[in-house]
Amino acid sequence: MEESLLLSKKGLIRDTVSLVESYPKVALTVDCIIFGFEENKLKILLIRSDLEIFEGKWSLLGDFARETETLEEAAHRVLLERTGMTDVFLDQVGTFSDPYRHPGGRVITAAYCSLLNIKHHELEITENELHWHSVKEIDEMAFDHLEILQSCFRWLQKRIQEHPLGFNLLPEKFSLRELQNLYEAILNIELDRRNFRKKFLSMDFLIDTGEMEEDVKHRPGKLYQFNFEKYEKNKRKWVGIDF
Amino acid sequence: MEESLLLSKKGLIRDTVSLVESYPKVALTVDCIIFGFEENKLKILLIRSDLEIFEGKWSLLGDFARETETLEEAAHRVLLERTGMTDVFLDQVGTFSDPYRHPGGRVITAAYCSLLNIKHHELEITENELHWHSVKEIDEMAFDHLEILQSCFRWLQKRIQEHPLGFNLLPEKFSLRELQNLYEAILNIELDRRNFRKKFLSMDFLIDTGEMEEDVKHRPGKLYQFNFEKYEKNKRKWVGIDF
DNA sequence: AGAACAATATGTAATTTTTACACACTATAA
DNA sequence: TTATAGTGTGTAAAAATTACATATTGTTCT
Repeated sequence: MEESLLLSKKGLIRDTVSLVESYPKVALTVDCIIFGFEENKLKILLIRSDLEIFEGKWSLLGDFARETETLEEAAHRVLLERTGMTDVFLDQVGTFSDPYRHPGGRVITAAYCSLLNIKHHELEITENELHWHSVKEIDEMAFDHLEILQSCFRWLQKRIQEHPLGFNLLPEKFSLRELQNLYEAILNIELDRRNFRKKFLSMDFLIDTGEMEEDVKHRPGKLYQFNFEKYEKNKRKWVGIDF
Repeated sequence: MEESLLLSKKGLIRDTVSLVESYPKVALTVDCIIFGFEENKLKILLIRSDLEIFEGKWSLLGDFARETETLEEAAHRVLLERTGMTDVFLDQVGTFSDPYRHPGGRVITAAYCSLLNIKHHELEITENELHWHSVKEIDEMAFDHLEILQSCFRWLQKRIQEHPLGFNLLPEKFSLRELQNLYEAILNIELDRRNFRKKFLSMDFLIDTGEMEEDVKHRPGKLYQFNFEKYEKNKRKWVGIDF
C-alpha cells in the first residue's frame, strides 16, 4: 500500500478530520422533561410551541446543543435558562431520531429527565406560557413530544421503584402520607398505608425530624427528611423498592 | 406584529426549514454492542480500528446514520452488514456526546445493544479482524468505546434480571445448567443450582423438549426451549427475576 | 462387570419477606 | 362533647427465599 496524506502504509486512515467531514450532519437538540409534584398529581413543565404549524400545542423545554457542550451540559443549560435551577438531578432517557419528527428537516433529540420540587422553584420566567401541567391531562403535544413524555413517564415509574428518586419531588420535610401519595400517583396504584410505612421505615433512610405537619385539618403526621448520606453509603446493597 | 415570510401575525415561526438550517449540525453514528455467549463466557464482537491514531486498538461495529433512517434502522443495517443477521433484538442504551470523543471532530454516537447466539451466526465476513472477544479481557479500546461497552454491560446485567433476555444468547434448546452458567457469567455471582432451577421452572416459560443433552461426559441434562409466546402473554404480570 | 465419579433431578425445613388486616390515638369541626 | 378523619403501631397468615441432603443416571477407570 502506497503511503499518502489520507492513508498510512498499512491502509489506516490518517486524516480523521476529513473522515468526519464526509459524514452527513444533522441538527441535534435536547429536550428536558421536568417533573414536579403538586396537589397529589404528577406534573410536567411545558411551554407553548413557537412554531406556527404547532400553534396552540404544548412543547417540551428544548434547545439545540452547542458545538462544545455534551448533551448533558446542554440539558443543564436549558434547565438553568428556563427555571433558574442549577444543581439538579438529570438523566438521559433516550434519543429520538425519526427523520420526519421535525417539520423543518432532520433533527435528532436527546431526552433528559429531571425531578424537582415545585414549591422550591417558583416560576420567575413565564415566557411562552411556561407552566406546570398535570401529566394525566396531556393528550396532545407538538412534534413527537407526547411520545417522548410517555417514554419518560414509563422511565420514571420504573426508576422510583429502584431508587428513591421520588424524594427530589417532595419538600425537604415531608410526611409519610405525602410520600405515599407520590408513589400512588406515579405508579397509578393504591398501596396499603401500614405496609408502605413499614417498607420505607425499614429501608432506614428516613430521618424523623421531630416536627409535625401543620395546617392540616386532622391529626398531624410526623415530618421526615431523606437521609441522602446513608442512602449513598448503602446504595450498592440496596436492590429496589418492589411493590 | 407585522406578518412576514418568517413570522406569522402572532409572532410564530413559519419557516421551519430555515429554523433547522440555523442550528449547528453534527455527525451522527450508531455503535452496535453485540453480545454473545460461548465457553461460559460473555463475548462481544469487535473489529480493529481503521484509524491510524488508534492503530491496533479494538473498536465497536459502527457507522454513520443515513439521512432518512432512524438510529434504530441504522443499527439494524450495521448489524446486517457486519453479521448478516436480520430479525434480531436491538435496544438503545444511550447516546454519547463528549465533544472530543472522536479525534476528527464532533461525532455523537448512539449505542445499541444486541444479544445473539454465536453458534447460530458463524462469521462469514471477517474484515478488519472481526471476531468475538471475552468481555472480561477487554481493557482498552479505540475512541470512548470502552466506556460505551461498560455502560452496555451494566445495562445487560440489569436487563437480564428484569427480562429473560438471556435466552437470546443461548441455542434454541439448552439445559438448565447452560442457563445458570449464563447468569453466573454475566452477573459475576454464584447461584445455588437447586434454587436456580426452582426459580426458573416456577416462572413457567420453559418447555421441556423431552430431549437430552448429548456428547457430555456425565449424566445428560434435559433440554428446554423458551416459551416466547407464554412470556409475551404474561409479561405484564411478571415483575422480574430478583437474585 | 463393577466401582468410583460427576453430573442431574428433586425435596424439605427454617427463615425472611410480604400481605392483609384491627385497633388505639389525636387533632379538627360541628 | 362527640363525630370524624386522619395518623401510628402491631400481628397473624401466606408466600417467597434460602440453605441444605439425598437419590438418580450417565461416563470412566480398573
